[in-house]
Amino acid sequence: MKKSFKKPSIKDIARESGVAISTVSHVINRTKFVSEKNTKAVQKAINKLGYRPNILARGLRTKSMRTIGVILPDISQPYFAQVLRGIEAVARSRNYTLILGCTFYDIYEEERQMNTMIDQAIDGLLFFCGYDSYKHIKKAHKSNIPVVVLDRELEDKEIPSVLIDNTLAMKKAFQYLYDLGHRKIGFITFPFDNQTTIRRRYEGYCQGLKDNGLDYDPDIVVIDDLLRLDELKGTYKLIKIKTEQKKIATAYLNLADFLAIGAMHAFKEVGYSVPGDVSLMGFNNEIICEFSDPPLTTVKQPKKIMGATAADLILDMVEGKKIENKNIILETEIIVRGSTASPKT
Amino acid sequence: MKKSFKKPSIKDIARESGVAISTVSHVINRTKFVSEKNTKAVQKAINKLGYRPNILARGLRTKSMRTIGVILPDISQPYFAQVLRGIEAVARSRNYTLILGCTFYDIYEEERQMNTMIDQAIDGLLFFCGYDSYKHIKKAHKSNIPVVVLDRELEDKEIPSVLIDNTLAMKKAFQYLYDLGHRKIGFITFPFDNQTTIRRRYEGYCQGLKDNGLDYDPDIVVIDDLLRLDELKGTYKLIKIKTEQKKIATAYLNLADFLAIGAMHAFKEVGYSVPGDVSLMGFNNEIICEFSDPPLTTVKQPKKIMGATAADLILDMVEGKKIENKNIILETEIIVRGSTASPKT
DNA sequence: ATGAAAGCGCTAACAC
DNA sequence: GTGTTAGCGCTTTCAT
Repeated sequence: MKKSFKKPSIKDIARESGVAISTVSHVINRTKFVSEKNTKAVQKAINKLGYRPNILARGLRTKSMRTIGVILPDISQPYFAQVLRGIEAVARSRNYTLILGCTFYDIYEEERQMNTMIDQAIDGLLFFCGYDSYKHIKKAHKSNIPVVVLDRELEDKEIPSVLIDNTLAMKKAFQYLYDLGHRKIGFITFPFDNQTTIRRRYEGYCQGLKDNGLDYDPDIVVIDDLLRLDELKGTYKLIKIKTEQKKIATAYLNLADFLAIGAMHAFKEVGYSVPGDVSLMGFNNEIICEFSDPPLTTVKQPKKIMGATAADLILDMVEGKKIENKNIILETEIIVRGSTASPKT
Repeated sequence: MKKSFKKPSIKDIARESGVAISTVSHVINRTKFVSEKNTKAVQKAINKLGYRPNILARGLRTKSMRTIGVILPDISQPYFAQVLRGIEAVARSRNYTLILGCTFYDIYEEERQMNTMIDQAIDGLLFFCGYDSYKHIKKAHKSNIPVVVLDRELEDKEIPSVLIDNTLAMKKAFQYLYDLGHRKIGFITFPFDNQTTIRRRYEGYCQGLKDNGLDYDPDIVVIDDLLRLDELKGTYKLIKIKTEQKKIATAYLNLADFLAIGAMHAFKEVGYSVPGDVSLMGFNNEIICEFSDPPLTTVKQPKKIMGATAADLILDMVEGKKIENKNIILETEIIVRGSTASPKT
């Protein structure tokens, strides 16, 4: 016969060790001094019965479950997975549990998930919103739960955020190509409807042109929605067209690594060598950069650090620590691999 | 002056709508019939005050938080991220929340996380253990919380699991190369200490040899711990040695895609063409397969489906549904890309 | 230093 | 069909 085993409660420990419930609680939480004798008795009882505090009951009283929520568009995208890893490491080391929700760029889902998480009594929320509209973030921000926004630039500087300076990063990438000797530098990107991130990188490209006294040449700038549908095949297709038209730069900056590698495939197929005939540079330093041939020169975002920084920030907020800087900008870095070289003379 | 806003409780709704607390509860949970008049009044009050039930209090009573826990080695590995995406989609659609923990193949962490999650009152646990030792899984299984193990083969068939048949999958891959005309087929792998998954794939390779009357040739089997350290560079280094020694097969199966692409780089660098001189085949169908040059032929694991299947299984268990098959084997599929061809004659 | 007891917000058994 | 109330396991105030 199976005996249905009931988990011991604080009451059981109190009885077993012959002290009051509140004394047990104080031993567990070190919240008041308890005589050595009683402390020992309590600890013994805890071990004997295998007691573990009921977090729900505690949460009901204290209003804190020691959990933080993470909302992001799609965990299967390596970028988010990497950032999440940084978040997870910090959360775990600081003894918080992680709740995860994906939204697939659906603004309705974003709001729904946010509410679900607030219902779950999370202590803080880390938010990658799909787009720039952030009414619901404001809402969370105003409810008493701390929010940190990742990788999104919001006008309201009162809302804490962690991100990189996309404009500067792309400008530096431009300069890198320029210094290599390139004077016809193109750009491949999605259209930038409502994601500031994308627009900022484009602006970086434009500033790069300006800083070096170059003119904007629409022939070597590819802005197409096709790319969003299928980064690899889309780029492939568009570059093929460009090569047929002979409207080709000596080097291309790309909104993201995937686009750069799509372009690489296309160029190679039509007989251009990379980086011999054309240099290609990505953005993000995804895993794939090491696996293309040639490996891709790119701009590295500190993904894990971004996650860790955001997690530390939100937990500091949760724990009421003094925050000096609530809008953190992280440094990027150019990772040189084999896909860039000086142009042929 | 800021007024600290207290969230309304069920009590407030009862007062506002002029009914009893239990009536409100029944309206919310549809757990008993309530007259239309009162139902309306309650709903109105709920909307007016913006009431949301306190899940902790509910969980304290019902012992269910409608959450499932996922424990896996490392979310930054695309494989796990993809499976997790499948899990997330199902959990969300069935209205469960996800709690995530990473263990980095640390068995102590696995146990700690498991306990943390049980403390969080999860309803079910999805577990990718790092290695085969599964004492703690047994423990969870025996405590009353349902557990499903992913991608790991356990002796105890009482423990529910979702995985692929690694032996069969690799055997089919072997056959694919054999049917292409290859007779010298090599294998590149980590050592298989305590991960059944790895051993099974190796066994598939061996069975492939046997089925086709070929002898095992140690010269073309690479088993090295170096590969575990750095899949890309490790493979690269080892393949270079093999090519210097001229101990080369016409085709290689690989434990994983990363190894195959490392080999691809090495072969190309020493002047072998892929697939002209040597065919290469990976395992897993990671994102990188599309980005190598040539793109990598591989064995596809249905990663998202695996996650979704496991999530459905555990939720069926949680909800007390009848389970017909608690050990689910998923189908694999060979994805042919450019890295394999018939051998030169 | 320790204990008794209130109460967090909810569900569910029971009484009407 | 509705209301009253005990109690889930804990923290915390207030006595002692």
